[in-house]
Amino acid sequence: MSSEANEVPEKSLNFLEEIIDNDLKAGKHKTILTRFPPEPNGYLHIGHASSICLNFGLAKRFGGGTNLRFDDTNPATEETEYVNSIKADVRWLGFEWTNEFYASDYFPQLYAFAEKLIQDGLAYVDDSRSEDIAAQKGTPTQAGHRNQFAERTVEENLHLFREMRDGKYQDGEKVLRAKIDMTSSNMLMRDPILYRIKHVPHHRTGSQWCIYPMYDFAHGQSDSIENITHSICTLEFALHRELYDWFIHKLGIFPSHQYEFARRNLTYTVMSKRKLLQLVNEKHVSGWDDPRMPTISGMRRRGYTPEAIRDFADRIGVGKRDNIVDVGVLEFCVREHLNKIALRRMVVFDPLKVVITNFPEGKTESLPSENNPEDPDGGTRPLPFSREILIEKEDFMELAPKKFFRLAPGQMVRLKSAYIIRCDEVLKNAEGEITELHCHYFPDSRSGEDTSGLKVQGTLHWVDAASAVPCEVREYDRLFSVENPSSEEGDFKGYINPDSLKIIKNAMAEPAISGTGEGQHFQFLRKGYFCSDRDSSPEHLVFNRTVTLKDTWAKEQKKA
RNA sequence: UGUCCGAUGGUGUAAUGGUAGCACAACAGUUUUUGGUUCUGUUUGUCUAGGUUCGAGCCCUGGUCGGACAACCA
Repeated sequence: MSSEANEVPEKSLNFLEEIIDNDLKAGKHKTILTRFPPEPNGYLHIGHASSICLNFGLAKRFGGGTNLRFDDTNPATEETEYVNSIKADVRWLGFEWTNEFYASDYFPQLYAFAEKLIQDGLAYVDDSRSEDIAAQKGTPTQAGHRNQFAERTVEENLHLFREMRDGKYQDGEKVLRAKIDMTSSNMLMRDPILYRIKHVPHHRTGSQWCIYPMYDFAHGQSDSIENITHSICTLEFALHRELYDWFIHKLGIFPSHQYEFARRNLTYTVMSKRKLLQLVNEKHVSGWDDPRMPTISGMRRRGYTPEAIRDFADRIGVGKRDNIVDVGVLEFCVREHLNKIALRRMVVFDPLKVVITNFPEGKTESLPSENNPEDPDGGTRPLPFSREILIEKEDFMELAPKKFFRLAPGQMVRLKSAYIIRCDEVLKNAEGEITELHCHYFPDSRSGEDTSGLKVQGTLHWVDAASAVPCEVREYDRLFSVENPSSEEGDFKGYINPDSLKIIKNAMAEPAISGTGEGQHFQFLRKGYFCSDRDSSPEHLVFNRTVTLKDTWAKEQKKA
């Protein structure tokens, strides 16, 4: 039973696993409980995904549980819409929470905690204006000082705090502060604000309350109320730990502990809510779920899979130093998963007509092609083949360089799952542009039963001209053209990649593409991984490029 | 001029006083009816100066560099 849960499968532990392992071995806890505590004021992004994987993953590994808790202590910014999208995103990532809680569930309890502090002489009501409180706090290098309100008696404070709760005062007229130490080197300990007045309806408690607890007065106590054993947050909260512990100690409640890790940054994107909001508001992207956004909803629409994202979170691990992870790692994880599950289809983006001169007019053959060479049980789909086919314009060159394994006058290629062809003639229009190729095929080179003895270096994707289905393809690329837009000089928006979206209106796909539902994953042969977009309909198919294939040929060309 | 974090190849992460390992990237080769995939190999690293020790990436001291902290946000 528990001995099995406490046993660690692999030998190397990260620093959080080590803490938990030690706590369990020392008998500090019988089982662990973590929590994922988003504020419902926006959409989750890849950084949250790492945190989700961390919290749920840790609990799973050590046989514990994870609560989903909405940190909804600021009614001005929070909405039910966000609660729902967050729940959907966590579920989509593949996690189930032990309990669904809200900090707002604890408002009565938190209020009682505040009264207890007042009664113990550890909190007071301050009538100062916001600016004065800030000024009296001093600076990181200069001590702050108290004002006359700190001298109020317990009775007076209790009375005033109850009046605050009862709505006797306007926003900003009074606050409740903890009485700690105005000279602390930790600014957060300089009599922090516990409660402020906000006559704003709350998405869950409505107008029941007009005073709301601050983060510091809500978070640790919420952890404690839920018996969270390991409260894991990002590094910028490290200074808050002293306060976190102070409240728990003064209140004498369950000793949850806070541990901090470094948030993960990704190259070629931005992660702050403020910046993402700007991208949306200023229409640099189509919305929060634009496939270029690092939001979970954006990545889902782009075609990333939960498996890939979880794998990514595992691979990058967790640490305590500043970092910026190469987005290439994420792309690797996506390719690795999609390679296993994506159906292969052929789509020609920029068609060039090829006439197979020795193929009978009016005849159509049906050639089987495997749905996924990585999946032995994947089966095949039929590919129509007739006298006129389409190939990619860039797969033909009149004057081919030595390593060009594609089509050129007199050169042979294999058409994937079909025949070997040789190019005999190049037809051009008045402007000298290539309009059509005449080739002949080798009937005994049919895929799977090739007795021709011919050897070719290149294999091309193609579609049958008569049966091809037009579709729209959206080729997404990185949103920014520099690794770390936030660290560059000037406005980060000056570094937006102008070519992050290229729309191909009339790509031609093999007929097996139709009838596919939203979110279906494909590999368009030699092109990349794609998925059908939510804008797609049977009349107008739309595909998003999730990620390109690795392209060593392109890399070689770039070098030359 | 304070307090708190942190520093291992290009990137991320291990090594818990005893052979600096893994992954991505890069490079070379292998396989391949996708210039995809597979498989193999190669290159590249402990911020610095001292100290403790038989032995230091790890412990101690000083320095350097980077980050966080002065919202009635979370």
